[in-house]
Amino acid sequence: MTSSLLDDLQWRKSIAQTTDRKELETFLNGGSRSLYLGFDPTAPSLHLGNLAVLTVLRRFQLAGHKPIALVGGATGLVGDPSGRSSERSLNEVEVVADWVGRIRAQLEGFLDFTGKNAAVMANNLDWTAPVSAITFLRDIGKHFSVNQMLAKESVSARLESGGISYTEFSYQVLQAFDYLELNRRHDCALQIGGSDQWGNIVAGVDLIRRVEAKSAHALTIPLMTKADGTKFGKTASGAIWLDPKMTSPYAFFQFFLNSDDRDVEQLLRSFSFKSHEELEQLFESLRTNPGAREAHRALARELTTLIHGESETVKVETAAKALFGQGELADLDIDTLSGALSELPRTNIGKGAPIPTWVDLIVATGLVESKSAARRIVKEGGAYLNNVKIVGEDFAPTTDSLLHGRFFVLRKGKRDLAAVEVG
RNA sequence: GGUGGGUUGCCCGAGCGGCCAAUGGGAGCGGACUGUAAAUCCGCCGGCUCUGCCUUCAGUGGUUCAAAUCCACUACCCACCA
Repeated sequence: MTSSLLDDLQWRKSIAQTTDRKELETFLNGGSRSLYLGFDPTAPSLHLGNLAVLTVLRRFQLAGHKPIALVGGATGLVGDPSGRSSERSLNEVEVVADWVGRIRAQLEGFLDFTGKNAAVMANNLDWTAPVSAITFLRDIGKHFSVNQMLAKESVSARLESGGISYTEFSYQVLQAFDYLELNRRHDCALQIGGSDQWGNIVAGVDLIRRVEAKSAHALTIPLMTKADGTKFGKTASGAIWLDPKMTSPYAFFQFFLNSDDRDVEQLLRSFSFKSHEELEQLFESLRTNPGAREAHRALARELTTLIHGESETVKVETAAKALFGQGELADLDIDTLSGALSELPRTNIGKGAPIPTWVDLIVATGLVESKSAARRIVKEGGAYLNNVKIVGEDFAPTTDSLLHGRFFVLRKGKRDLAAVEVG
């Protein structure tokens, strides 16, 4: 089983770089190995970019290895310069601590913490905080050559563009220290991460060799990009988050369903846990009958289920089907309708209160930023009430249009929906 | 330390006293075509109590009837010279 893991990852195009491939192969075949993947708390939730890497960690576990999920309670306070052209602004200690807790909870749902190759959760603050500056400089710092540190892409790029603080410059040392510490504590000899982490990971590999005279391995995963060259997992309104309060399951599902055809195959390779055969069939369907969007749907379903659960996926898909179906909204029964609408951005207005204009309503749901933008949409013919185009910037729905006496469905453009509930 | 150049709307980048909410490109949004896709074409693209008003061109103060455009100082960046 383990022998095919790297081949599988290769097939998925999930390998950017590794330390010596043969040695890594031998190492993995030698038994159940500990490996680690770290996330710095730079936001209150993980996003799709993180998920891509996390998925690989999970594949390792399914192949019998022991994953260590590390949350960077310490490194998150310092800031990784990798891939950034300017200094990060530091977040408050309490904020980072809060984010650590949230991210930890998300990670817990994604790995198996029971069984013989149970996952382990770690926080680098645990071993970093107790170490004094002097001890750190003598025991760890002594093994680093500033010349090499300067040569790292993450640092040299910053020297070109406005400089780097000593704080961020030290980041690679901290991450290397993590790897060393996990090597000591858990015999962890493989670190994986996004391809921008190569420099940091290798810093740890070197440190382990120097201090422990042991060999350690590295594997990085390509950063995903979309066919149009933009960053994967980002929309105009920001990243796609795993936290349902930040990105609703409905929006999450729709994100995948609406993916560019050209991206779907790679997304399935990267994220899906289906067999190669099943995936090949989906690729085939994508080629021969793209209009059916079978592959899109499979992708959206599998990932929404993985992150938000089966029942949520069913709800979301039913909602989408109801709202995008050719049937009249008025024909939907109250339960289906109210279920579907609960997935959308929404607002409430009091019963008996005067009903605001369409423009005011859609701004209230948060679907449109400003009234000017909303008015523009009306003027351009992209405004709908209950799937009927409306005309006139002053248009205000009447109670006659209420669906089941309670709801309005607002639509902007072809596929952006919002709900208003009265009462 | 010296000298010169720069800082413009989400991003890049014109403008260099009034005709400037500010050319152009990208992103984004709406429309047509489609498949809740892509490409293409058309339109929009600071906000509002919208024939007008308000807030924007690094910050502060000044000159002027009038400044993104001129002057002074401050901050940051870049280049060359030490």
